[in-house]
Amino acid sequence: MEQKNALTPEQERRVEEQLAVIRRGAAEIIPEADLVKKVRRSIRTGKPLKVKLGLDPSAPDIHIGHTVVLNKLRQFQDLGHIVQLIIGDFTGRIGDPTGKSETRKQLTEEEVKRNAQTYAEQLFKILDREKTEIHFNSKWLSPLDFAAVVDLAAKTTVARMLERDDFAKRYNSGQAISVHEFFYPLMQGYDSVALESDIELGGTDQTFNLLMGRQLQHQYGQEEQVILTMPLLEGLDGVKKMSKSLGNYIGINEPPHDMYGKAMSIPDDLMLKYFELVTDLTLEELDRVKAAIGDGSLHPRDAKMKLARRLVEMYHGTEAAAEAEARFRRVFQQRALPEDIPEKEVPAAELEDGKIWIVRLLTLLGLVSSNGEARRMVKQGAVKLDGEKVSDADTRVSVENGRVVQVGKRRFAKMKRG
RNA sequence: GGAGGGGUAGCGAAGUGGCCAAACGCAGCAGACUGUAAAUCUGCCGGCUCUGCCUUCGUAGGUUCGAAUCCUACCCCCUCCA
Repeated sequence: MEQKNALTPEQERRVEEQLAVIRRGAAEIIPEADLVKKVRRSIRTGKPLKVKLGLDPSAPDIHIGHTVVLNKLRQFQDLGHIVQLIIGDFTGRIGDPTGKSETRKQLTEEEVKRNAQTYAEQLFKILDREKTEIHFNSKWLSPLDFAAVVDLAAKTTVARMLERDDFAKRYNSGQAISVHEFFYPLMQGYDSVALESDIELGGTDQTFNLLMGRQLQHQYGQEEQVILTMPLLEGLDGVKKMSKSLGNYIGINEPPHDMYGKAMSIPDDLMLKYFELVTDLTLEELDRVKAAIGDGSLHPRDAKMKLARRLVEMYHGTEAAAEAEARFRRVFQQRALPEDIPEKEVPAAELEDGKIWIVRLLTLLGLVSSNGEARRMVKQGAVKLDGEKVSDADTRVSVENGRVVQVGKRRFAKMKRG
């Protein structure tokens, strides 16, 4: 029907243009034909598509792993479409088991609300506020009574649920699967029904949940949404998915120099993927970098510095990025001290003749987590005082304003008498 | 409801009366090397007032000179049967 409505050549061109942008970097589009159909219709009628993304409010800090999907949403907005963000305030109280080998804790209503707020603040660093709708799924999930829930549950089967990879694994390896975990995909799918979404985005690990949305929409008599998944971004270790709980992430709210430093520590193999998925480099620029690394004209380190710099620029501006880079050169390439060492106060009560035990000092300055660790660091030659190695754990050092204490390569503090 | 198996440090996994703050692997931290990459080597990796002391082996009690190890109760997980 729709396909029979002819488009003008100009419109055809715009369809192709949009499809090219949408496809870029996507892992999977299911089904591709439906996407084409929806885009064509949107162009013909001038009606924007509703592109949905569900957010799990248990991890309120957005890191660049999340931005892979967010960037794609932004592209949709730039093409004139509308983004529907779902804050899973209701769902979050259950906890998405995806990718987890064990049952997650349920969040309290309080925690969910607070997290959702923090989330929203960060999102608009990437998304266009004007083209974003924010929805809380408690709005339609809370009112459902038990009969409605049973009705919803009847729309799928246990066998179907067990198709999901992590459920299957857990089931087969004898780990617990709580019945309520089956409701997560159902609720997420129901969100799509409630909002009549056209497209839903997610990481490849979300494929199952996203497909559930399609299935439910169909059963509730709606046109099914198209699924667009983005590749998962490996974290700093280069192996596991970037996530806060694994500590292998770069947060978008992190200070410029941390962001820069972390970006420099990603494995070389991941550089291009990062360029492609988390920076706004154009396809041509991307190809150029790729070629330059390939023929050896660009040192991998320099390519990575370019990546790090671009990343910091995106979230902190060019000036901060230049500073972060300068700091990196100074601290790590020249092994000098950074300029912006945080000053920490040493309470006068801790002093004895103006001196303090080195172990106590390190703990007090927050450079180590325990006295035991402080002793270890000293023993291992990781501690420096004004550039001089301290190798005796019994050392007492005199506290004077401006003296610099260093632990390892990256932990610094400047003393201040309190 | 019945039968059996299991809960050990961030994770995985040994240990079944003293030599256990607990093997080993992974992760992590530090040092060397370097491009704060990777790989590799070395050391560390519960806490403390650190040649010693204190708190840990699901929870609470008990036996013992002494318990992660034995006993009792309880909680939780898994498998099979119903």
